[in-house]
Formats: sequence, C-alpha cells, structure tokens
Amino acid sequence: MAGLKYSRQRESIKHFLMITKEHPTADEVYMHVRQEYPNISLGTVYRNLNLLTDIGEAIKISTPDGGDRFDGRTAPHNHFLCKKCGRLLDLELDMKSIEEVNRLAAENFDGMIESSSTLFYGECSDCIKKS
Amino acid sequence: MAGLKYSRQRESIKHFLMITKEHPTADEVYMHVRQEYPNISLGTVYRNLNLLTDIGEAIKISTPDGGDRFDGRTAPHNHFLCKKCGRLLDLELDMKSIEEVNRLAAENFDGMIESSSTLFYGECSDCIKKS
DNA sequence: TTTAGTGCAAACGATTTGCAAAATA
DNA sequence: TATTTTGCAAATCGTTTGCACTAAA
Repeated sequence: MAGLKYSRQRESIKHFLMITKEHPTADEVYMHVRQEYPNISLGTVYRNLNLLTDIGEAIKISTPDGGDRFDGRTAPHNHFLCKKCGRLLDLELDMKSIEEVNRLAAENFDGMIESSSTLFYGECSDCIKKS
Repeated sequence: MAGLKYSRQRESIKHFLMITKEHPTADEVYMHVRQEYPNISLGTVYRNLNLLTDIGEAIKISTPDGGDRFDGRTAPHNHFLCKKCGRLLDLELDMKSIEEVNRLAAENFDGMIESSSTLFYGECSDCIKKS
C-alpha cells in the first residue's frame, strides 16, 4: 500500500542535511533549498523533514529556545548548546560511553530504555575566546 | 534596579510545580492554578513559568512532540519519554554518573561544559505490561 | 493512469506582548 | 507613591493541513 516516490525537492533537502555541519531549523533548510528550487514551499520542507525523520534518515532535535532543528547524521551522537551565542554543535561520545549511560540509567528504571539523547550546556570555545 | 515582588499567583504556580510528580505543560499548570485563582490568565502562567525558569526555581523540558513541560525539581536529574503512551517520567542517575557523563563529553570537546540533560526513550513499565 | 508529492493559503496550537488596572512594597 | 504584576486580547511564531494541480511510477 505504502509507496514512496522520488522527489527532487526531498533529495535536495536530504543532501543539504548531509553536507551541512550546522543544525538548521526548518526555515533555514527552506532558505537554502530555495536557491535551487525557488518555488518550493515551506510546507513541503516541513512535510519532507518529518518524512525523513520518520524513516530514520534525519533526526529532530528539540531545544528549550525556539524551533526544532534537524540533523542528517543519524548515527547516535549528542549535542551541545552554547548558552551565549545559541549555536548548536555536535558533540561526540563514543558508542561505549553512550551505551554506558543507557546502562547506568536502566539500573534504576523499571521500563525499557532503547535510546537516549543528551544535550550539553555551557560556553563554546569561540565565546570563551571573546571574553 | 531589578526588584522582584511577591505575587500570590507565582507562589501557587511554584507550589504546584513542587508537589506534582507529573511534568505539566503550561496549560496543565493553568488548569490547576485556576482552581485556586479562577481569574488567572494563561499569559500570567507563562510569564511566571519563564521567570521561575530564569531564576533557577524551575526547569523547562523540551520534547520532540508537543509543547514544553515544566519541573519544580531543580536538582540535576534526567527524564524518560515513553514512545507508546507519551508520559514523561523522572529518571535518576546518581550525581556521580551525571558528572561522569559530562567528563566523558568534555574529553572530546573544546568549550566548557556546565551541565547536561539527557532524555531517554523507550517503553515504560505500564506499557510493557499491557502488551 | 494511478498514486504520491507540490505550492499555496488558510488554520492551528503554543507562546509572547501591549496596555490599562490592580497588587505589592 | 513608585514599581511590579495582573488580566485581557491581539499579535506572533512555528508547524500542519485541505485542496486542486503536477510529477513520478
């Protein structure tokens, strides 16, 4: 029943998510893909971002300030939010550490833990330099 | 310059956040505080939730689905979001584990890590029983 | 030619804001 | 009295949706 069809727009969105190191909001994705497809609509961007997230080809990151951000790197990893400049950066924890965190948590918990996502807060190196 | 004045409404919101074990949305806080102050407005609830968050007397939790939730427990702790029923639960990691996570992360990171918040995903014990 | 995807614009839910009135200090 | 907080309503922001049309299979 369920058929997924190719679309140029989706391909372009996916490509942008894969090459960028930023973690763009839907609107930032829209602004970028617009350069290639000037007629694309914001609705289409949202539909595709949600679709890609659903099929596991993108990740949605919620932060306490402002809208969600998207990431084309689907391997488990974590993020850092700079309290000063607001930039969202990748932050590596090796798989062992991630598993260790989940294991520690499972010890005190009744249900089943499948995954986890940690958001670190602090000051990024750029902001430290400037102060 | 900056003066903070007492307000009955803020006190009531704060009290509710401290006694509840749920992690209410702004609207849920509103519904509850309304029982004591029927004329309180949703705007006032939001203003106070943000104020409490800013002065460190509450925590704002962002999840990928729906609006932010609030927590009166300000000591560092983490959360679990059930993929089936959507409930948000407290999840204890002892302080040592939390510090260990931050230390592991700092090893591969250039900036300064002050804190972290982990959101675990999976299935809660209630949902496991039912299936 | 059937089904999925698009652009557009309107609708939506969550949150914020301007303002005159009320509460606090 | 001076300043903060409130209630209300309108405004804003991020996101979703209905629909007629276009692109892909």
